[in-house]
Amino acid sequence: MAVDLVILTLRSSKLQVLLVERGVAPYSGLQALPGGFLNNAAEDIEGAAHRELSEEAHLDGAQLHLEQLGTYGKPGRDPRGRVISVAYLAIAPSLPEPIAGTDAASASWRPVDDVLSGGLNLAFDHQQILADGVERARAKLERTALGTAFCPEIFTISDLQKVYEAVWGVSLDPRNFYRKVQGVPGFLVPVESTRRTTKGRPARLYRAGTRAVLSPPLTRPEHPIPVEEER
Amino acid sequence: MAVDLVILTLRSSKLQVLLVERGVAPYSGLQALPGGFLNNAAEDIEGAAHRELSEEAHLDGAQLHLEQLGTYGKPGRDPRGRVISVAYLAIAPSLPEPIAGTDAASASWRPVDDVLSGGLNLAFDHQQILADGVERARAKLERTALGTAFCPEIFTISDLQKVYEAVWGVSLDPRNFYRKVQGVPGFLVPVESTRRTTKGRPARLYRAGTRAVLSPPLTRPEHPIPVEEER
DNA sequence: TCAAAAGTGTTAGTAGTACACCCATGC
DNA sequence: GCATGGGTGTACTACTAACACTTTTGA
Repeated sequence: MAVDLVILTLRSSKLQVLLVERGVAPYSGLQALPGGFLNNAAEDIEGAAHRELSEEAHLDGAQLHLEQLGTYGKPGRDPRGRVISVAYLAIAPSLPEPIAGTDAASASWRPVDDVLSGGLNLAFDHQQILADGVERARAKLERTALGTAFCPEIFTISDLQKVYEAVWGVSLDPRNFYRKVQGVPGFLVPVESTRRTTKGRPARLYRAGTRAVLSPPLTRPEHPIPVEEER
Repeated sequence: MAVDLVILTLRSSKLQVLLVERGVAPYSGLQALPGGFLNNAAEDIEGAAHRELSEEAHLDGAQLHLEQLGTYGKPGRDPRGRVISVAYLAIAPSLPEPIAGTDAASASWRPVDDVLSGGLNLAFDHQQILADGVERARAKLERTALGTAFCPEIFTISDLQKVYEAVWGVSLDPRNFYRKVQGVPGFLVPVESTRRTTKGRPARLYRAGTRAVLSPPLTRPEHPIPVEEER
């Protein structure tokens, strides 16, 4: 039994994922998702995910979003033998500095687009796990407040808009986005009498509200869906 | 390692789940989700789900919807020791006869509402797994063609409407529902020059189309209207 | 003929989009 | 002042909900 982590964040307005370079066989030298085996037969699976998050990424799970993504257990996915891996999706707020820690030398943020477009091969079935994680994040942005997990505690509406644009890979009208998110009660909580130094007019600041499910949902612009012809 | 199955179907216009009575400790005599341990270290997890589906419910997975729901591995969830269970959600079309098979004596369909409202205690954490499965089904009806998995190969639009009403627990306007589903290209494929004996005017028949993702989605009413008592 | 269910037309209210415009700041 | 991003108003369009109405069958 193992756990693997898809840790997503926003850096330079791009959706990025944390990868580590494998130092041992199999797939030594290849990039992989952070993860590892359960410590012992009694370790809680989600506890193991938190432990790996801390060990490999030096992220404490306090205010970090962490959810189970799925379980990958096809025989043959690990050449060492039967390994069943429970994958978790973690969302981290933008952090100023790159991850520094024990495995720091081998850990790096990579733009998700670069990885998924095939420019970088991942070990095991990690490419698939990453794709599933990104799709989960895309879908959950529509109906839940997951977007705020990408933001620091205090943020502006345009910060949040950058999250949506990066994850969905679209560009949105800032004025309509502004009203849309404000129109969801409990999504954003204004932080009174505060602002931030920027270029133009200062923006109001917000904290994430308690509302977990967004209604009405924020719909992503419709991407072309090929209608398969009936056979 | 084990697999558990949430098998949902529509019977008497109600959403029902297949339960089995446990014959052995722990929780002997209680109702539980069908499931069991992996046969050996090399058995594929989804393969094991198919095997249990066949053994315990006598449903062949040919045209049956089956998807992974999640993995439940909290220490202590099984008094026998550490058991990690991968739960699957299966959707079965309405079957005329109750399940008949090796465990037939102990297997029965139960209305989901009765089980979730607490009238019936399930073994292990199966109540939670069932709740997660139902919520997954509810959500997927909005954006995917999952509803057709509840229907036989050939069905009418009002058959499909009954699925939505039962799963969501609402009542829908048949005329608007009719146009809504017809307006999704690739969702339904008309079966030409066929009809069915009923009470009123015969209905056109349809097969499920190849379109897996519905756009626009069918949105469930935000404030559920209590279903009027029928029959 | 009537009852029942299928299917169509129409309309009012509402949500989403596009975009013109004003506001508050740094330089 | 001007540039830049924040925030507001508004018209237009598309979708939805509600419901009157017509069609096609069995009895």
